[in-house]
Amino acid sequence: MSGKLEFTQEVQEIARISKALSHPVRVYILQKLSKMNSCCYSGDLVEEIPVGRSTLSQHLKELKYAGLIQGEINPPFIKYCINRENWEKAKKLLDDFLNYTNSLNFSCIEPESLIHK
Amino acid sequence: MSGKLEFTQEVQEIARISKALSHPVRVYILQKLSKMNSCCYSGDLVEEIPVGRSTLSQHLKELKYAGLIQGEINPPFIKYCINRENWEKAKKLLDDFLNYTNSLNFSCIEPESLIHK
DNA sequence: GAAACATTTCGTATATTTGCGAAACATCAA
DNA sequence: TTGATGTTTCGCAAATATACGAAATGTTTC
Repeated sequence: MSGKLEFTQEVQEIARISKALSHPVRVYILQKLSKMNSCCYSGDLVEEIPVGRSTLSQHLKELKYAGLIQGEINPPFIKYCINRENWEKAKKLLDDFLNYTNSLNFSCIEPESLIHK
Repeated sequence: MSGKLEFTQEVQEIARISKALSHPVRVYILQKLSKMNSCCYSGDLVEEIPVGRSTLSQHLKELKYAGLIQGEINPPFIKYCINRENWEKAKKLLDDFLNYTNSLNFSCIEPESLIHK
């Protein structure tokens, strides 16, 4: 009985969502889409994001793969918008993770330690 | 005037924090530390996490570098705990990001599209 | 059908992340 | 001082992420 765990579904999901949020381009896209409650064309985004078209497309693909956005074909454009259902799920998941915290604060002294220097 | 932005401080911070949360080992550690409101020894963690000692140490290092935990030397052990101040900041940052969302939901039709297949 | 357009996929190069074991480091106990 | 213990750093290998331009895809318009 080694005691080694497998990670729970929850832990793995949090890591997966966080990974999708771990690049400025993707954060920017999500922020824009979620704030404006509307959709965006890839062409609009490439105007304002300092990255090439094909790179942007890959980031959109990752967000889509993560389930956080969805694309609607509207020829000759493709409109992207937040996937509300999954966005709400992600929100709840991270919210719970961040807020289930005992807010008492004791016994942790600022280290000044050399560890991990 | 190309219109290309630099990313705001906020966007970059969100990406940076998210990156720290983007691995199950690190999520597990943070979850444990934040829930139990106490400290943990690296040796305790290595018992339950399916990863070697040196690898665990690197993950702790990353979390420390990201400012989310801190280590207190307590010979011959090293006690790790949440860095409450930065944890609160991270919480607020992600919370705002996740919740400044217009919750109306219109014009986004489930795609069925082949894009990014 | 051909040209024009928005976007994605492919191929490739580079950088970063993840993982491990061995060795190093620091502290305590004898 | 020597050995035991807990932890980190080093050196390396393998996997993954990021970025770009060129070529391919799909659609509309002429």
